[in-house]
Amino acid sequence: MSATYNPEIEAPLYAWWEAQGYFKPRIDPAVRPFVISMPPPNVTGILHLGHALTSAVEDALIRQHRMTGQPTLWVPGTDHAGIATQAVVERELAKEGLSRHDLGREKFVERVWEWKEVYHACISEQQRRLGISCDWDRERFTMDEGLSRAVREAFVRLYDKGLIYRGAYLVNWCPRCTTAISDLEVEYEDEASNLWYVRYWTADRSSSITVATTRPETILGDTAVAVHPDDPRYRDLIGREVLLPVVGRPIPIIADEVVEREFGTGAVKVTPGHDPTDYEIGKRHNLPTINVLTDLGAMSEAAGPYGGLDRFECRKRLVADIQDLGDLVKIEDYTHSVGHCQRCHTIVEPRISTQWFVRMQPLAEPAITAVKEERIKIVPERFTKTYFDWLENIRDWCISRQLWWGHRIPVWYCDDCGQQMCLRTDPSTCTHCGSTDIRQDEDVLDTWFSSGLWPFSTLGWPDNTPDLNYFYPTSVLETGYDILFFWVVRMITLGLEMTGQVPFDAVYLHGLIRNEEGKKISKSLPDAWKYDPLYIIEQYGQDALRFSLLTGSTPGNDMKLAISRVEANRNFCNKIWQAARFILMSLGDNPGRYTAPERLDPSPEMNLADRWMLTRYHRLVGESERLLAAYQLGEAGRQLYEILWSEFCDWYIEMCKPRLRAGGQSVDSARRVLVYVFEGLMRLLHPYMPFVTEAIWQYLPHQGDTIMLAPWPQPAGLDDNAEAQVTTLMELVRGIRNARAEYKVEPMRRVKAVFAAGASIAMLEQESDILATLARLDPDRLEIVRSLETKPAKAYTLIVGDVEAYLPLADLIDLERELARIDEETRQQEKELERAQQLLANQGFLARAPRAVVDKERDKVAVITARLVKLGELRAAIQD
RNA sequence: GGGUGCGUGGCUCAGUUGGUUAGAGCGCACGGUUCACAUCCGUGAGGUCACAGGUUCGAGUCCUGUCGCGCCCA
Repeated sequence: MSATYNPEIEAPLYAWWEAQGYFKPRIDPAVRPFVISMPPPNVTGILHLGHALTSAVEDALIRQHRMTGQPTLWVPGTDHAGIATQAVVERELAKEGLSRHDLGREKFVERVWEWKEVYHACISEQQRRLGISCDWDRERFTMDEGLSRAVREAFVRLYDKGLIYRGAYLVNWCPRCTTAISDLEVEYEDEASNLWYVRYWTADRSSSITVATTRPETILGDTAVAVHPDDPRYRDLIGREVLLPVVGRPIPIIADEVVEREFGTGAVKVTPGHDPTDYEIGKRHNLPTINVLTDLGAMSEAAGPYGGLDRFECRKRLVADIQDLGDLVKIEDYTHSVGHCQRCHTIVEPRISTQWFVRMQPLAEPAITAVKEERIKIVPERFTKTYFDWLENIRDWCISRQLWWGHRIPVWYCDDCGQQMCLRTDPSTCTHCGSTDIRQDEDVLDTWFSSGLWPFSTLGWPDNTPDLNYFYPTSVLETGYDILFFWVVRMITLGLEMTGQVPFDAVYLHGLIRNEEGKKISKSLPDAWKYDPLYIIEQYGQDALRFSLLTGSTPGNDMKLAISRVEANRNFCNKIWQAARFILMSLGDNPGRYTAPERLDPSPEMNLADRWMLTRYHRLVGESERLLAAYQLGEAGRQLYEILWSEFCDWYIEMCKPRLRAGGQSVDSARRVLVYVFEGLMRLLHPYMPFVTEAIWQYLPHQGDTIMLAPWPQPAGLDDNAEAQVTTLMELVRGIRNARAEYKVEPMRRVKAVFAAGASIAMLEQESDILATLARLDPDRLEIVRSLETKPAKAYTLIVGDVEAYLPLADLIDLERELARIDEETRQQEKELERAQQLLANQGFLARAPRAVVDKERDKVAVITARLVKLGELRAAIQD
């Protein structure tokens, strides 16, 4: 073993694991497998810390289950990410001065495939550095042949059931992507803007009505002015007509209850073609709909003299023209929520267009039931409410996109007879009239349509493959809570519809990684490079990064990754590396003799330290089991860290040292326990730090080829008494070290000590080596007695349970200071005694608190009382 | 507007059926070259658990309200 830990051990280990086939499930038809479908990263670009977190959690779950012996499968893959990938490739083309139209559909799609190949390779490489133990042979891509067939099958089934329809509706339109996007893909942001008040006159200019708008350019598409029916200000105007300013088109004034009287003037312009609320008003009042925007976000011919202008230029001109007419009443500052395209951040426009939709209501109901009946469990539980709220208010899903990259909609139109055909296989003639004059719908499907089939399409659906049979439904779906609606809901709805089964038993949602300012990390941030997982891995290793991600937060909560923490965890790797070196060095000539048995219980003939360490370890095994079952990975990891560093390294190894040096019988026992506990701890730690644990495990005496397939530790015997005794021992050592530091005793100097040990006399005598070594006492001047007639003068005294320890530091001792210290401790103890006594005096406490809690308080009173007596004696002795 | 999460030492965070005197890492102070480890060891300082009520024998933990920050939905 090298003298220090170096994260360079990682890469070769991964290659070895993969070559050995350890990531592949060992199928046992009698056992239900543990299965995770990996959330497929977008082939748009490289991975970020969010992916690192996702894979950290999933790999930990997978590795832990695999070690329990359960057949375990993790299905990897990538997502074609239609709109996002098309956007990046278009941006690349733009650098060459080209647009996708210059290339044409076929050539453009070829270009995107090239991009996909490059980034897919890149992502796979990154994932290997992340150490993920997925079955690469089952890797899938959403546009693979098989998955495309799944998409086709799902579409046809929904179509045949009447759950997919096509029509002209108001949808969100991104003029940069020139496609419709779903409601979910619109991100709203508050923006400071204006509220323009514009006066509309009646034809005879006898009256006017003033409306307020945030989008003046849409005036050109107004087909009414609406007021509230009960608004006395406008009652007389209802039913009359006004003329649009500048263009002079007449529109009616109508009454509708949705109008808010308090907003603006209480009169609103109605633009059914470009506003969802107005669209509804238009439907109620049979208003015409005018589309004044082109697909590029310019004004259409319907905008009359403004046709051809960009939407924002038009806004400026129109406002100026209205001002010239004297009908711009006022302009107010106004902040309102503006929708942006999730992918390119362009301001989206509601716009009428012909699109395909999925009728969601019938799909939502079984999805709600599945979670209500706990056939799917959502962790953390609070997200179930969000889930229900969303599904109970579900709206139809716009699934068509005017893109080239994606699954083409499997619908053909006959130009001769107008037949519309939705088919599983491409037709060559019209199914109705036999004409060859047919053409396929130009649009592609929303990416999430294919992602929604992921848990079963990756296993071979719609075919009834052995994989689908055995591995579906999957066990856990693990992802960030930010895609609960985008993805999780769609997998559940489509999974239930297509397979009749829930796609997974549990949904585990993790939080988002944020930067130091609490912002969601995105590539546009200037310090994004700091959050490139590979950059962090290069410096500290994947184990350190992964451990930080797993222990740095609580399920469902966001985290700001502190690099100092990654560094600390890299140090942790070195700590266990050093512990391993020490153990190996201590095993003598035949280390294989100490290969750990399946279980090693503490037994009476064992040394106290051994019994203690075994107990602590077995307790941890039990705790881990409990925590992991509840998805409390973070807490389990933190406990492991604590035990390994603070108990195993700082105490147990140190306690072993004198024994190992002395030789003799107990050496064997120490070696046995060192290996058993440490090797077990490596197994428990393996899901959190796969690389360093494997590297160390290979050096340790072990059975089997890889720690990946070593059995998961099982809880075993405990010795409460040993725990209590070692606690006393530790408190004594700490107390003495503290005294030495306080009195600035030279670190190397061994001091005299007298122990009045009471009932602990046998234990202290037995462990005097440990005591002397850890507290740096002089073994030749170490006195352990049951009690003392006279207390040593000028000694530092500490009281631990029934043990009194005297350090006759002679001239070093400052009596004033000792008095102050004793008084301070007395004060503290009295305070605590008072608290406990009050509690015990409380009838309610005695009656209602559990027995164990009451007993604990009673013990405490006894202990403190005894302690106070001793403190009093001490004080008296000093004052003599 | 509705929902939801957070507010714990200088910083980043734990604290999950309510039950000792609230913890960790980093930072800080003091001291350390004992042959596992300076990527370290030892000791220490530092917190009215945002605020105000309430429930309870007992509240960082449960309830209500307020303030601040964030997110989701409309």
